[in-house]
Amino acid sequence: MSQYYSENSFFKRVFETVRLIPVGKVSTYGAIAAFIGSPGAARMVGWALNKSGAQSVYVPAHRVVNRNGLLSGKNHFAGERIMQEMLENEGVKIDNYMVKNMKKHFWDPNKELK
DNA sequence: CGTCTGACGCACG
DNA sequence: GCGTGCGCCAGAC
Repeated sequence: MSQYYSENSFFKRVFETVRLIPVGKVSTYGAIAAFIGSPGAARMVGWALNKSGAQSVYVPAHRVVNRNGLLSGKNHFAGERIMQEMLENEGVKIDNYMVKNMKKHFWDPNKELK
């Protein structure tokens, strides 16, 4: 997995992993934390995404949801509905801020990347 | 260096 | 199945 990182800081790794999430797919905070070598640091992933907007590169933070498929980060976008709308525009069905078919849309870096 | 802070996750009741 | 409590750990101060 180190081949995917240009830098080793925790934040950078979060950003770079999130950028690998394909359009129409979503991942979870826990899965990303585990992938970058800090299982249990799911909260840090969310915190890192808070600063994702300040990054020079685009970070699709809207494709990261919690393990239930809930758009727990919606309040951190310009508007509460922005996150849901962006996902729906990418083909992800959302119902009341919840990804409808997580099994179908879930993208696990631990399995997809090697 | 001690504390506080979370866009989380899990264990429990 | 839902609410509550707590451990998690990198970074800001």
